[in-house]
Amino acid sequence: MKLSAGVEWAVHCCVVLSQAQQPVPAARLADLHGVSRTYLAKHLQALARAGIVRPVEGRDGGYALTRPAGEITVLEVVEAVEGPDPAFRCTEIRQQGELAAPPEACTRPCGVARVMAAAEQAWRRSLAGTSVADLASSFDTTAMREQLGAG
Amino acid sequence: MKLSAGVEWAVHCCVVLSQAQQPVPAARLADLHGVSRTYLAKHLQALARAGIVRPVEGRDGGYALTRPAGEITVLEVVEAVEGPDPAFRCTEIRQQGELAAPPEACTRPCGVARVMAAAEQAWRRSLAGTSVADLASSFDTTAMREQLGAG
DNA sequence: GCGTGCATACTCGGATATAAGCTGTCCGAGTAGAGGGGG
DNA sequence: CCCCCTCTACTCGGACAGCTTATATCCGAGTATGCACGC
Repeated sequence: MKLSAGVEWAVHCCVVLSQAQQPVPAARLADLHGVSRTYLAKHLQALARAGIVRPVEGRDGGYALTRPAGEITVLEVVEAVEGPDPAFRCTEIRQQGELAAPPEACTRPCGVARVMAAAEQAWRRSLAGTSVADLASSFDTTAMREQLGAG
Repeated sequence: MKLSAGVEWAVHCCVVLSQAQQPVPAARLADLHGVSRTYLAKHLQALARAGIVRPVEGRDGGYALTRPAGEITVLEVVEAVEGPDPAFRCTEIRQQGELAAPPEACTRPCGVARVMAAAEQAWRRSLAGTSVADLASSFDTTAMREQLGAG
């Protein structure tokens, strides 16, 4: 199991955007964090498709949050970047090979899939318990606003 | 985020091994589940390195569980295949770029990393709550033992 | 009849190709803003 | 002095390479079994 590095970038960007009063360009967000401009742009597009940020076109444009930071959970950001597909995908090997189970015995999901789904549910629940605003409180937001204003 | 397909194979194999009274060859485990023989062998080697199964060499050899199935958690199997590394790896971007935090402010882990680690902890805790024996009870173990005996 | 040695067939184990997905990059389409000209 | 037009520079957006990782495979090293032989 491996999470994309873009997840970390996206979460940090949302924290910065929560402190901004004007749209912030993607290139500026990249410079603020010292990461690739073009690649970050890709992930910001994913956030826009998920409805978490809103692209503002034209001069003085950039990205802005669509909702108050307190209403955006970390889970939403992670799913926007990683995709909504569950990490574990059951390939129904219980119905394959020599000890294949008959179809009538497979009305319920495979036991393995149930355990994995439950674990992923716990993971999601934990991520959903923290909002972007909660995260922002653990950073030096004063310095952030200074940098954003000076930009 | 994406889990390796080998995780599903490994868990199913552990369930089968919990019902076997003799070592089961890797090729037979593959045929029982209808998956690639050589690739499954790779994952079984990972299980052996993790101390979950024990390879029995020579004729009539194969793989066998090292402990009672009730003492093997699903988490152990997943970590054996996926590796012990956490899914989220903090790259400390809070210390990079224009709004880099000073080192003296980074004595504690990054807030983003803390949230991700907590979620992963919840995921692990859930997986650790189910043993291979628990999983076996949701399968038709009678059919399994017949197939293993007929082998 | 029993012990020993050997041949055999079966097992695991690591080193090796192929495919997919993440990482990183580029250039084009579109738009809000600023400035100049005219009324 | 105010309004309109144009021009510019800046923004996002999707299409295009490079590289690490997962997937799948092959062949070689090692060993317990079974049999034959000798005692």
